[in-house]
Amino acid sequence: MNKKLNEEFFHRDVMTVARELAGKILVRRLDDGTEIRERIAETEAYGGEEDLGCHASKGRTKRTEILYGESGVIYVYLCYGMHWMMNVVTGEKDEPQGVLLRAGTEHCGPAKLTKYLCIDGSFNGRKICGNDSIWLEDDGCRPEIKTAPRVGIDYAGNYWKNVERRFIAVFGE
DNA sequence: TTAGTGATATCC
DNA sequence: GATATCACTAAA
Repeated sequence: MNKKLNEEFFHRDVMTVARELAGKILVRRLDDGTEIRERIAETEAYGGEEDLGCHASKGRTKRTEILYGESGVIYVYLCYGMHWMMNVVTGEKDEPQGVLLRAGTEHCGPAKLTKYLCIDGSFNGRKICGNDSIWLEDDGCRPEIKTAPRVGIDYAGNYWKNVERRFIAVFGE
């Protein structure tokens, strides 16, 4: 029996949540009742106003307000006019922390994941641990977790560009 | 390598 | 009001 992740899971440090989220199962129930399941293969941790790679590094704005809010809330962001990025807010209130869901095992790439799961801007601000049409499950799988530098943030400077805040789930044989 | 795309932030 | 930027993908 799979265990649905509750708010306590997300109410921890962003690095811990990002690491443990790799290998979990993202479940999406569509309006017609079909359920789509995708195991998370990669995550990235963004957090702290000192993190130049984090959207909240430039201060609190209307867009980043969600990152400062309650843990367990979904932060969806439209990039390059056509790609939805999905994050889950973690940590304490008033701390801008979020985990980017970077890839699933079947659909590598953050925008492919959201496209496959039919996630768009209407999910921004919704809870991922409530009785909504999207949630996360733990099926007891404990893959090996590897770390690597984050990608796509060249603008953040050498330090933040190279810091290892990316987590990759490796499934052994 | 380059085009495509639109919300957001930051400047007038 | 205008412009610059961006946690990407697909096609070449």
